[in-house]
Amino acid sequence: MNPLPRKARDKLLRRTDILRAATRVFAEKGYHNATMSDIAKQAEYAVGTIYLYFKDKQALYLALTDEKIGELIRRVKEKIGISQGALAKIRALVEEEFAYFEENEDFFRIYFSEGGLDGWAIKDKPSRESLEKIMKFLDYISGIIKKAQEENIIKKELDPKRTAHLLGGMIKSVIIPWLKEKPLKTESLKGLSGFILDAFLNGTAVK
Amino acid sequence: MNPLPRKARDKLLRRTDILRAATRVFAEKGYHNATMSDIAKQAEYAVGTIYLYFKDKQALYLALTDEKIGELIRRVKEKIGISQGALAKIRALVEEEFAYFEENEDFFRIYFSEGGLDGWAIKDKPSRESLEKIMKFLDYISGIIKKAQEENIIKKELDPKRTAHLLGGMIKSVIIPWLKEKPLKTESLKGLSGFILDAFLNGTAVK
DNA sequence: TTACATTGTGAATTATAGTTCATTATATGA
DNA sequence: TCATATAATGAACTATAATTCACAATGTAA
Repeated sequence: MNPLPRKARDKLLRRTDILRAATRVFAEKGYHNATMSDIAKQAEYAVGTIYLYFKDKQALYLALTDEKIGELIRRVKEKIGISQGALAKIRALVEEEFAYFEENEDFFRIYFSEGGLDGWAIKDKPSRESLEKIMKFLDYISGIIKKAQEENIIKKELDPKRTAHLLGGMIKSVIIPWLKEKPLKTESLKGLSGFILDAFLNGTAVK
Repeated sequence: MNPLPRKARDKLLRRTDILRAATRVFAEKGYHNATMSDIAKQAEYAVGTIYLYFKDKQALYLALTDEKIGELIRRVKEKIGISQGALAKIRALVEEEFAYFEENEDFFRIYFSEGGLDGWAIKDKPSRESLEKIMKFLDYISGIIKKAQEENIIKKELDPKRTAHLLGGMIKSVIIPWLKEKPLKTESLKGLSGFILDAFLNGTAVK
């Protein structure tokens, strides 16, 4: 059934354990302040063990961001794919991104400390791999905006790429304060997608 | 005329030199990858000299961010202050922020690697001081949004703070790609304020 | 049970970069 | 010009954390 022999499966499991622990620690302390010992402790392994699964700290970080970003993009694309019409696709984008980050807070912190979907690489941490993915995804979103323009939903004079960036920035602008207030409030992030969609499409001004 | 004795003025000058050099280096390499030697070289001083002006690397970074953020906020507030009516104030905010960052690209990179005006502190670098300022500024912007609501310009049902964040995120979303394409294009950042204002007020959808 | 292979361990090693400080250079003012 | 104070220097010192590796534990299979 499972294509992987047990040994390999176990190995993968442990690898995933380490990645999960690393996500925790990186989210809490940031890349540079997180030590391999921190991660080892969190993962309940010895430092040396981490090195059996990842070449070095950078490789660990890259694997982490790459895999999680890949997962995010895959999920969002899937939801967009099954939505009919550009408007529904835009709605799906916002909702699924919110849903993903609501389930992956720790990763969110790492992700946005990298610049997030605007694809802004902070020169402080390793990135590369995932940057590619983000760029391609942005092109994909631009394509949807273009389609929305063809469907006469979005103003034709707007630059699709710039508009895609704009939507990304708007989404981020809602998630960040939400995370900060999280300990206090209990409002769901998904509940905020309406706010973003309306602001994006209709603006904030009284008609 | 000048309230400072020459000695003190000179000292200040040299301090400013160092800050300028540090801005360059931090912008290029990020906080952690920038070494004190890098900064010294850029400033054309010996490492030890830096320590005559700043207690340590962190203090240097904090002074830098604190002063620049203070300057940004001062400038924006001033422009807003002389504008009449909430709409004009919002326009002033966008335009002056764009103007400031167009003049301070290096600082921009540092600033947004800190999370920018959404006031997102990345746990990786020192912040504190300036965070306070940013928070207070956000309150100030929220106040303007509130005023706009009273003037029946902005929809009353929107949360002012959230809307302030939104505007901040929108601004950022335009600056980031602009910076990346900078080497190629020559389009002025200020020229993009119209795009942001229209998107913020009226949205991107066809009426 | 024993031999072998795989996996885990964490103290010791190494590399790097922040910081100090004894020394040198420069400015000041008598 | 000389004496003193102020400022600059950069090699040496330290601290920290990534990485290694000799050894131990555990799993496997005959």
